[in-house]
Amino acid sequence: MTVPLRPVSAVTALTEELRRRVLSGEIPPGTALPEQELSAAYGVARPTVREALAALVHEGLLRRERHRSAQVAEVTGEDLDDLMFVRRPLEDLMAASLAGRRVAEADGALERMAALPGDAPWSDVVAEHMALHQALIVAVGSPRLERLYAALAAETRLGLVRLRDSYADRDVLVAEHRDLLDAIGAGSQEAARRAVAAHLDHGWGAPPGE
Amino acid sequence: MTVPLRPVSAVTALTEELRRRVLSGEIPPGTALPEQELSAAYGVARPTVREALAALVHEGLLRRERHRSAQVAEVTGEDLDDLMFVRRPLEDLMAASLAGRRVAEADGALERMAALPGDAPWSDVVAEHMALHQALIVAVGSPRLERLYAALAAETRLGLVRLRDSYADRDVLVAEHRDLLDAIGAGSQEAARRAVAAHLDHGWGAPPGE
DNA sequence: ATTGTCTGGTTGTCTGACAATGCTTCCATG
DNA sequence: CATGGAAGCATTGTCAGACAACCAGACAAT
Repeated sequence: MTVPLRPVSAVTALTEELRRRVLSGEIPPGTALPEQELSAAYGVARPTVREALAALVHEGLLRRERHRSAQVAEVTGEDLDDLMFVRRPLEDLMAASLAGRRVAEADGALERMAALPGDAPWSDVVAEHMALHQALIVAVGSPRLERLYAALAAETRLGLVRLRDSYADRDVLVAEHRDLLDAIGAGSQEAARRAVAAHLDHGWGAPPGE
Repeated sequence: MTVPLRPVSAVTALTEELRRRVLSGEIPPGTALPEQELSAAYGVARPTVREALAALVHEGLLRRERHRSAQVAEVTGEDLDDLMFVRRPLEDLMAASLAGRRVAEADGALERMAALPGDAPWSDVVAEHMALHQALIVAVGSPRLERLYAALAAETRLGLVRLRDSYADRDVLVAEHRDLLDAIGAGSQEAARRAVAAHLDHGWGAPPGE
């Protein structure tokens, strides 16, 4: 049952594959991932597995305790609140830095998101959403901002996957981001800040059922 | 020439030891760190070394390219500017969250820093400085803010080590942080913000010679 | 002087193994 | 029957040794 892996290196290949499977929901939160099992399943050595797991733990996608198998992280409401808490200042910084600019890649991602067929899987929507934010962050040109954002991106994405309900249809999501890009493009830090706040507040901070 | 290592695990022990040696300046920037050499020097297996190196690369203390030895990172003026650029919003967030509180651990670190003998090595001053900031961040109680800050801490510290010159004596450093703690304690976000700005601006942003 | 090749050194990955530790299960006992 | 403890099992942490892939610099040929 060995699944062959081509890309750059065995470690990055395995890392990407596991990340994909976790983010797509194929491997649900709480699932244990024993090193031996992965080693056998993907036909790579255990050290390789360990390295890949370490990378994902670093991203916040997995959690690991000594002498226990790595587990897919459970993202609680508390975690989402905390995530929003730290993301806001970073997004504000981004918006302020980009004031007056239009980022072509971000516009492209937004268009692609809007153009997705109505029955497209939610994970596709999430993927374009992440691409949009990623493009904005990269446009700022700060390597460290990129690093910080990357450290939160996976977890954010994991959380967003199970927020599917609060965005009954994705038009809201598209509209929110159009506002954000417009606000940034217009150079209004105030408007951009408001757009960021609206986006981050959506669903997360609200008590269940709201 | 095997140097024995006690702590928790071999990996964390080696990680801490290397971090200490890099931050103390014992291993200067640009130095290559071949895995074999470290393996032999510390009497641990190469996989253990690789894991430790990966952790330090993640912290920004080392840089690594494929098939090249890990190198101690060179921190340029540009890097310091970038570091300040992302640290400011995080510090602001911290100050705002702590408004009106006094953090005992931070006060303690400040006192210890002030009480250091005049001829104490600069690295000791830096250590207390980092402890102070760390205490503040922890007091906020946001796991993710802690994570983000940790991702920048090592690099910050590395940069601070070579800023020794711009702080001819450490009284300035002590005074700046006393202002910061007072401003937070007084609950004035404005004052805290100003204190953060003053601290971060000190030396970093200025062109060489200033 | 430029280009191509070769060689040494280093990393990427594998196999195989053993010790340390945590969890589980089962038995003996109250 | 319930409870406590001990043995056993599963899994990780670490090690040793090995080979292939690959980069860099030196050297030779044009």
